[in-house]
Amino acid sequence: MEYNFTEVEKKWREYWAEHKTFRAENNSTKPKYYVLDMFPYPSGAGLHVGHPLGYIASDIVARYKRIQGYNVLHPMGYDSFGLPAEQYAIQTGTHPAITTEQNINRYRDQLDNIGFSFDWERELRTSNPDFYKWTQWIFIKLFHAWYNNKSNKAEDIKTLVAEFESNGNTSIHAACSDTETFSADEWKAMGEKQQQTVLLNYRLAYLSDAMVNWCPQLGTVLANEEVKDGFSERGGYPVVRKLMKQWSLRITAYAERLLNDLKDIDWSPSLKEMQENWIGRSEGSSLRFKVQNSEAAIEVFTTRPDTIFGATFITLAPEHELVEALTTPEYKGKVDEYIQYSKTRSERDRMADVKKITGQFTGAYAVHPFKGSLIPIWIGDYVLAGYGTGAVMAVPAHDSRDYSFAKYFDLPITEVVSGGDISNESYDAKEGKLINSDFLNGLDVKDAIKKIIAEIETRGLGKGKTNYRLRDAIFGRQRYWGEPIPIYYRDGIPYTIDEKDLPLELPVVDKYLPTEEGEPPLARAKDWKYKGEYEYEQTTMPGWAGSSWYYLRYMDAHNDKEFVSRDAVNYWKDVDLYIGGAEHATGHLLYVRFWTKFLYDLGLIPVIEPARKLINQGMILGVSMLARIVNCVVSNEMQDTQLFFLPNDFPTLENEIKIRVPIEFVEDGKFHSSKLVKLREKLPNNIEFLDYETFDKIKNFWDQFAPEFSKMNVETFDKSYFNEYLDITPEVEKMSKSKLNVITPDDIITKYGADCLRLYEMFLGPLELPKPWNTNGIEGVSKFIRKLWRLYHDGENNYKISEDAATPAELKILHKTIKKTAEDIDRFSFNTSVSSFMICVNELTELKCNKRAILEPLAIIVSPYAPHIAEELWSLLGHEKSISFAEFPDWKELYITDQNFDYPISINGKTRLKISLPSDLTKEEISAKILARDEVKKLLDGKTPKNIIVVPNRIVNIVV
RNA sequence: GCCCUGGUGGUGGAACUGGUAGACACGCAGGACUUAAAAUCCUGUGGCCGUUGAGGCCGUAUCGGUUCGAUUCCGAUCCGGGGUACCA
Repeated sequence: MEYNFTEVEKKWREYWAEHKTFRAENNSTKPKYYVLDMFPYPSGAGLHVGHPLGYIASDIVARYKRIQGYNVLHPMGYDSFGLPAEQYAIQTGTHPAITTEQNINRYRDQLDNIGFSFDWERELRTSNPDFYKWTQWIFIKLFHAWYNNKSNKAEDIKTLVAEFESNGNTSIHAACSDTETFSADEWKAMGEKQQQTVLLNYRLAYLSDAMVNWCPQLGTVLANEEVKDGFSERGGYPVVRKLMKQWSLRITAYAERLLNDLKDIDWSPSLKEMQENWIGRSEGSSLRFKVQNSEAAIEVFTTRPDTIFGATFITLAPEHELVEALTTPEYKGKVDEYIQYSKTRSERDRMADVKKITGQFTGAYAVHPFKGSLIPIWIGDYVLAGYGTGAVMAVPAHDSRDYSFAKYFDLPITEVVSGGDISNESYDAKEGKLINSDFLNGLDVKDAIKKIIAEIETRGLGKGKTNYRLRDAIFGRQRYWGEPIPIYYRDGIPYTIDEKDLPLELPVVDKYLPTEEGEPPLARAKDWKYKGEYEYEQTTMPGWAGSSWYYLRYMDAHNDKEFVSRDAVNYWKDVDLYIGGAEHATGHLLYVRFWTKFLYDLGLIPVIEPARKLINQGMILGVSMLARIVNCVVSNEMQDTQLFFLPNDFPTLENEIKIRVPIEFVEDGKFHSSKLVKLREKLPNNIEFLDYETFDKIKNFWDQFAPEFSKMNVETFDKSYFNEYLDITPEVEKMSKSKLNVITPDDIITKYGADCLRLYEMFLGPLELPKPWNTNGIEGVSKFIRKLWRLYHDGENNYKISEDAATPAELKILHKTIKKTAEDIDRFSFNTSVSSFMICVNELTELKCNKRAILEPLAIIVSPYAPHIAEELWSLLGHEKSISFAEFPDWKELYITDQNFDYPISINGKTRLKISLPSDLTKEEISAKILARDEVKKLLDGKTPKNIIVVPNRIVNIVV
């Protein structure tokens, strides 16, 4: 009988739970360390092998910090609002809370099995009213706040109202939506309704028109990812872009601070770069173009006002508000047609297909503000309504997108900056001298920009402006399963509900679908009115609401008086180490920074950033199995579509598509027809006519080899067909339930144990890199665990430890490993740590070392990685308390340093031989000794060295 | 498209600041123990040529550059992964 991991692991998990070993104290004299994982959405598929990767890493750090003497906060919870549970509710009628509860229970079981050192007393769920009460509370704070650009922080809306009452809005410098100026008297003359409407333009949580993907048939708004080629992924219904009233958060007010404060946090440069690009600060100028024969003016934003003399046309986004008014009757038909077309293209499509140039002339002309000449006004969907003003002055000579557009529609191109060759491509660089530009001629680009902005301002055509690509965050969702927005309407004006009425709980509804009129599911709630009288807001908050502040709640998870107490937040402050996926780089990680700054501005928390250090763990990728199918109608007479799987070696057909086959189907296990869910529900759009010949070929094949399978029939589907007849191509991609390629950790734990899973996931490779999952190397890790056990036992598996003093060789092995693992954890290189444990155990095994002086520290340094076996060995060694209370050993350089170093001797950079020399020699002594050696003389073959490069304790390179 | 990121043996990976490429592990091949299997242990293992206790050449996606020396730095190209604002 060898090491019995099943028994040992169970024993220690129970011990930890019973003794509350990992409870964090809010009052402690120890230094604090807060390690946080991005909490999971509890999906129905359960935890897959990708989830624990980051959790294991953070758990190692948490356990390591504990044995270094820190008071460690290492909590876990659930991001439990979200679409999948709602989708399931629509299909089955099961309340999402029930599905969510079940999923959470399964997650908890799975998490428990891995032996994490979480403080479960602090568990939280975003869908729990105790939690979302405070999410709503923060929303109310956002509603009653405005951003004062003078004090550069958010302030209570009362200070704004006071200012309006004394001075109107003329001298206010605020982050706001477009608002007309008014005086104090005008403000006072406004009625309640009008005043509230004005205030909405300043609030940090406000209602505005936003562009969304609207699907009339489904009666709902869709995420970009739910839209494929202008049709809904689910059902294949057409989707159009539409303006809708939506709650938004004014994150743009914080753009500058979100950008600047990046410099003070220890996040990876690439992640900071992504956030910088996302915020997209650009300096430039606004500029108005008068429209010929009209009162209207088009305002553009440009970062290159210096190229104004090269502006040869104007392009508006198709959604631009002036399009309808400008278009001449002659062009109305074509313009309308183009607008219809562009409505079907998502913003992403539009940005992605830059090669596909589309646009339409409106028939109208604008007046060039400096030249006075007329330039045509076009619409084109390469101009996005949401950025800048939704209009650009096109300078084809110096902007590649304008250039392609001009070439395609044969519009004039005027060079105004020298240095490029505009006959082939635009010259976008901000370098060169201005030409063809009147008073700007001869200036450098930089100087020209300064001069033209001054000129624009003098002439009142516009002003210098900083623009951000960052847009305000749309906060309302046309969904059921999210936090209700704590707003009610009186006289059409939104008001927040009283704080004492929080939480505003989700009402009961009969169905989780939008109403027939296309209102959100909450409109179905019966008698759901504030104070029995006022309509509530019917949209709910997005998935990122709860996650924007949850890290604070863990500090004081059960407080029913405050979202977090002063004492708790003053002690824990911020997250010392935050681990999560890079896919959150520009979503969650910007929102949580935004909320943190907002709460700081209100004086509620003492920090301006949520996390000092952030690590992105790489995604564990799954292997999806793709089968080729063809979906066809053979002729017009045949009514139903037929789906055929294509056999091996069948030539590629033009109208074939690939579908995912469940991974467990291709391996062992039974097939359940319900699993073939992803049969690309957009098939109706994809119907192709297949010629009789091809149809017959496929049909004959299946009739001959598998008659019951000739048509796709999931009921009779059998695994053997795949192996024998079907061409399955594996594809590495994100592991996700929807891609049918999920692998759970459960089987591995049963077979090898939790310690083995932990070590193996770390051993797989660097934490940050994405890697496909495979279990090829797991045997090696399992062997390591058994070898480790054997060091403490004799041949009969009896515990046996010697009390003798350790030899220098043994000490060297131990201290080398302590040093390595301490350094590795500090730089989050967990895979190399595991390797060094293996080397250590191999070497100690070779020396037959079973000395307490070596094996006791060894158990401690292994314990963050493999806590179960470490606890067992620790208790065998005679300790009563958990190894979590042990002390991480120091390493001593003395035991490690070598007397000699094996110098690799290279000639012209090629290693030829090694020579061992004392490691304390000077460069001169080294080269003298080396050159005196016969082997070296022989290799030099009589040639005189031109140069000798000596790097002590590294290398010697002889150049001849 | 744009932004980020990666590419090293049959496989996962190591090489931390430009200094011995392939640590550690899997797999594979051969061997020991065993009636047999499992487990365990030993030996070999980047490619090509040559030897069978000589050695040589090539080799870190591709091409080029900087350097005494490049997996590491620079430029270009190809390929994979993530994000792209209502998935979380």
